[in-house]
Amino acid sequence: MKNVIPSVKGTRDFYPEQMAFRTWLYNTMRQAAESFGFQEWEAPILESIELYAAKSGEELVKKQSYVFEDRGGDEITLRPELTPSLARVVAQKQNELTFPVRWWSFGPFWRYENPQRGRTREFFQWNVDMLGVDTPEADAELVAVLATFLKQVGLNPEQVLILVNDRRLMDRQFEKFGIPAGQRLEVSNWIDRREKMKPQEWEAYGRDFGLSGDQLANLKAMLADKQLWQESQELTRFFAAIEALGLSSFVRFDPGIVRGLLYYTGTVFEAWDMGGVVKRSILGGGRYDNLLADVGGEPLPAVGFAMGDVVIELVLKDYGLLPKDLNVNPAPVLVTVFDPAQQAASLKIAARLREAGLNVICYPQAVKLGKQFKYAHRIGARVTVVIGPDEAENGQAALKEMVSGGQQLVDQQDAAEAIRLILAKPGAS
RNA sequence: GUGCCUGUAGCUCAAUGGCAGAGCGCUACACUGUGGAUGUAGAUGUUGUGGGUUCGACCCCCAUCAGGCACCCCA
Repeated sequence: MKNVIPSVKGTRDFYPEQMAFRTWLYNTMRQAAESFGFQEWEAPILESIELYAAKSGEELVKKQSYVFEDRGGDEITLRPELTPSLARVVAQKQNELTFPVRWWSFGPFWRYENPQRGRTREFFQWNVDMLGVDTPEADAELVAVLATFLKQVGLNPEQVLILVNDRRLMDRQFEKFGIPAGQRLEVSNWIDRREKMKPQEWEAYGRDFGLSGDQLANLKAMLADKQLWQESQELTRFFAAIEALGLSSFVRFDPGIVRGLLYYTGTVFEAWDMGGVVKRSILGGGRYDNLLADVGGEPLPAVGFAMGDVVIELVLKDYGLLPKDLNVNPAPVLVTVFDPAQQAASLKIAARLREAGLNVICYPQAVKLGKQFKYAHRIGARVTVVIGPDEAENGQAALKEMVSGGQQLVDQQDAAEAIRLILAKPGAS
């Protein structure tokens, strides 16, 4: 492995095995989203930096974004998240689209971070959004898409829970406790960190930026109050919808969920690995009713979430839920080339089989048959075809079923049907 | 951006500062019309990279790159 130019830090190469997993993930996401009538869409990977400047949060824009100057001198960003692009795309055709818009997407994103387990610089993200409604029922539907996906991949509520809160409710609480608007971001960050610090340090940190003893006590009581959602009309309707959708076991109120992104205005939620090793937020989302106006559109309410491929793969791995039957075999049929004299006959039968709808590899070199059979075995071919001098003379082909080792002679014109019968037997695809 | 740990054959890992190894995998042959099993033989490496210390460095020191862990932040 000398002199191989290394890949860019924090990127992953998707060999066919990894690609098969990614495709499986993609198909599972598609299934969940489409079962709720969401449509697939995609945005450019390159965006201008201004798109994020407004609302994405300083950390994300200034420290974690890939920004470079293109040959024309424009500042270009590799997109660190999708929501601002979505806002732009919708704002551009705001008078043409049929609302509520329900869209989903799966593609690559970039953040300049220190790579480690569960975190890379290039990652893939599933985004699901609904724009044009501001009802708690819409919020519940987004959470339902998510819960459907989690169920589909085999996760249960003991393993992964969706924790929900509402910034409007929090703001009313902060108001009640006499916390000024200018301090609320800091208080949110403080709440976000309570699991990561020792209780005394956490309290001291709260006092440091100006929380009074009363405020501290009130906030602590608030964080322990699992019934607080009942004081929120929105959350009351939200949980009624979740109940009606039959998803109560997957969804729970948690006053500690605040989320870092600035653009969230109402409901916020995160899915958490509750039982496993990961013990972290595996995705996040919420309501962002002001974002369209912020990128220059007419005001439009919206709700959505995003899930990264890296963390969900880790969680599935931890719970032994990685799909085991992913098909990475390039083709179920391999046609051997007996010797140079039979080259044309082999290519012909391969073409004929493909015409009949089969996926077929014809070995590209007339090497020893043993080597070709070994190759067939390794790539997982289920049927190997041989046309030697004897078969060629009689217009026949020898079909070997790799699993059983059995072999049969058939007329070349009947080969496709005979192969089809073999492949129809139970076993690996 | 910060701190700590790690880097040896394709993979998993050994090797007190004194000739760089094992298992698995790989290649060939036994098997000149057939894969898996078995046996025999073989090839594997600038010890991540670049410097330094030393008679001598996989081992000690410095730098750098990459991975992991913890911050930060988040998917």
